[in-house]
Amino acid sequence: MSASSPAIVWFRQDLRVADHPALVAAVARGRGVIPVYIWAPQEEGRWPDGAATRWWLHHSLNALAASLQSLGSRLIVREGSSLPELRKLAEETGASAVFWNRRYEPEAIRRDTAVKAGLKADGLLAESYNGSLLYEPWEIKSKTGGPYKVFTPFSKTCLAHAEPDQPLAAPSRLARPTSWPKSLPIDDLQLLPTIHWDSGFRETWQPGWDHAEQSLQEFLPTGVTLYAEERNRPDHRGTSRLSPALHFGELSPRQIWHQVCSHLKEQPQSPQIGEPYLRQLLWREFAHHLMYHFPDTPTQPLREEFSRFPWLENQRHLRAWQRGQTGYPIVDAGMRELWATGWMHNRVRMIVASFLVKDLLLPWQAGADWFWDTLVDADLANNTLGWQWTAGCGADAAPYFRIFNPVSQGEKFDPEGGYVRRWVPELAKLPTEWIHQPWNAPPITLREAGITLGKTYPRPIVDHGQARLAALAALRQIRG
DNA sequence: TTTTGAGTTGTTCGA
DNA sequence: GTCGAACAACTCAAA
Repeated sequence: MSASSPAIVWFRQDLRVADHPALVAAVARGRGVIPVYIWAPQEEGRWPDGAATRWWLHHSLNALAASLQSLGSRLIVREGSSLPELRKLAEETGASAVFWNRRYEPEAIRRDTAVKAGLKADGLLAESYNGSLLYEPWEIKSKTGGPYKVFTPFSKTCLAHAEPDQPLAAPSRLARPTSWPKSLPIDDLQLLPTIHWDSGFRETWQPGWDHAEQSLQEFLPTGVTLYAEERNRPDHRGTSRLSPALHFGELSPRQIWHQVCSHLKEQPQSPQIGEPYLRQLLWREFAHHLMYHFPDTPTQPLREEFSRFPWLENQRHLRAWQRGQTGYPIVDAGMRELWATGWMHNRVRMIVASFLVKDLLLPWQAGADWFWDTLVDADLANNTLGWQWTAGCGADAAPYFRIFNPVSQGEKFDPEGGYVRRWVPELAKLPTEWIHQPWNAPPITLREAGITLGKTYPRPIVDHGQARLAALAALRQIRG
C-alpha cells in the first residue's frame, strides 16, 4: 500500500460536504481523496429512483460537483454495479480505502454488506459511518432490549439518550489523487425527463445543498416558532419543505437539529414551543428504526391480520385518484400539486391517503407506489411509515375508526379554499361556502361559477358517508 | 409474570 | 352552535 494511496469517498444519499463523516475520515488520512457517485438503479430492488427523485438527483449531483470543485476536487461519476466500479476505481487510482455513509433500506444493506466484504477481500480498508440519522436504529432499544413499535416511548428514549453529535465542519480543501480516474458527465446518466414535464418542478424547487442551507436559514426565524399551528395549513407556507434535502442528504438531521436548538435557545420565551418541529425529525428516525428492524414492511403490513383485508381492485378509481379527478376538491388539489411539483403538503398527504385506503378501499401499496414515483422526497422509510399508519396496519397506526372526511378536513385546514383554487382552477370562482363540496352547491351558483358537474369537474366518484361505513365493515371483518 | 397506563394528526351522534 | 362520549379492544412498554 503506497503512502500516496488515496481514499475513495462513495457518495449516495449524502450529497453535501459539511457534516459528512465519510469525507472527514478520508481527509483525516492525509492523502488524496476521490469523491465518487455510482448510478446503479438496478441495485435498489423493487425501489429504483422514480422520475421525480431522478430529476432532483440530477440537480443535486451538479451542486455537489460544484462544491467539490471549489474545494479543489472533483466528483467522479460512474454507472454500473457498485462493487465492480469501486474495484475498478481502486485499481485505476491505487486507492487503498473506501469510505461511505450508511443507508438503511433492506436492499441497500444487503448490497453494502456485500460491497464491504468484497473490498476487504481485496485488501482494501472499507469503513461506513452514520451520516443520515441522529441515532443508529440499533442504538435505541426498549428496556427489554427490543425495537420500539410505538412512537412516544421511542421518542422519549431518544431524548433521554445523549444529544445528537454536533455536525462536522466541511473540509477547507481536499487533497487530489496523483491522477484523476475517468468520469462520466452527469448528463450522461440521463436522469432528466426527455419530455419536458418538469416546468412545475423548476418553478417550485432549487435542489442542491446550498439552497437547502438557505431554505433552513429562511425557515428558522419565524417558521420554527409558528410551526405548531401553521404546519397544518396547505394554503400557507408553514412547513420547512426540507424533505427532499433530507432524503438526498443535502442537509443532515444533525445540522438541522442543532441549528433549530440554538435558534430556540435565543428565544426569550417558551423554548419548548419549537418541539413540534424537532419531533418531526424524530418521526423520521422512527421510520428508519422500523424499516431496519422490520425489513418486510415496505411491501407487507406489519399487523398480520391486514393481509386478509378485502382490498378492491378498481383501475378506474385508482386512475381518478392519481389524476386528481375524484370529485373531492381537497383530494384533487393535493394529487395535482403532487403531479405538478413533485411534492404535497403533509396534511393533504394524510387526506389523500385516507381517501385511497378507506374511501376507495384500494391497497395502501398502490398509493405507496404512486408516491414513490411522483414525490421528489420519496423515501422508503418515511413512505412506508406514512402509508401503513394511514391504512391502520402499521406499528403505531391510526385507530381503525379514524377516517378522514375530505369535506370537513378541507373546511378546517383550507378555510378560504385558497389551496383548492390554486390547484383545481376550474373551481376557482366557486364561493368559499361550497368550495369543498361543489355537488351541494345550488345550480345557479354552479352556473355562475362556470361549473358543470360531470363535465368541467367530476362528481364525487364515491359517497363518503357510504364509503366510510364500508371501510368500518371491512375492518370489523378482519378483526372477527 | 402480572399489572397498569397509554397510544400524532378524527368523526359522528345526541344531549 | 357546542360539548362529551362512543367508536373496540389490543398491544406495547415499563414497573
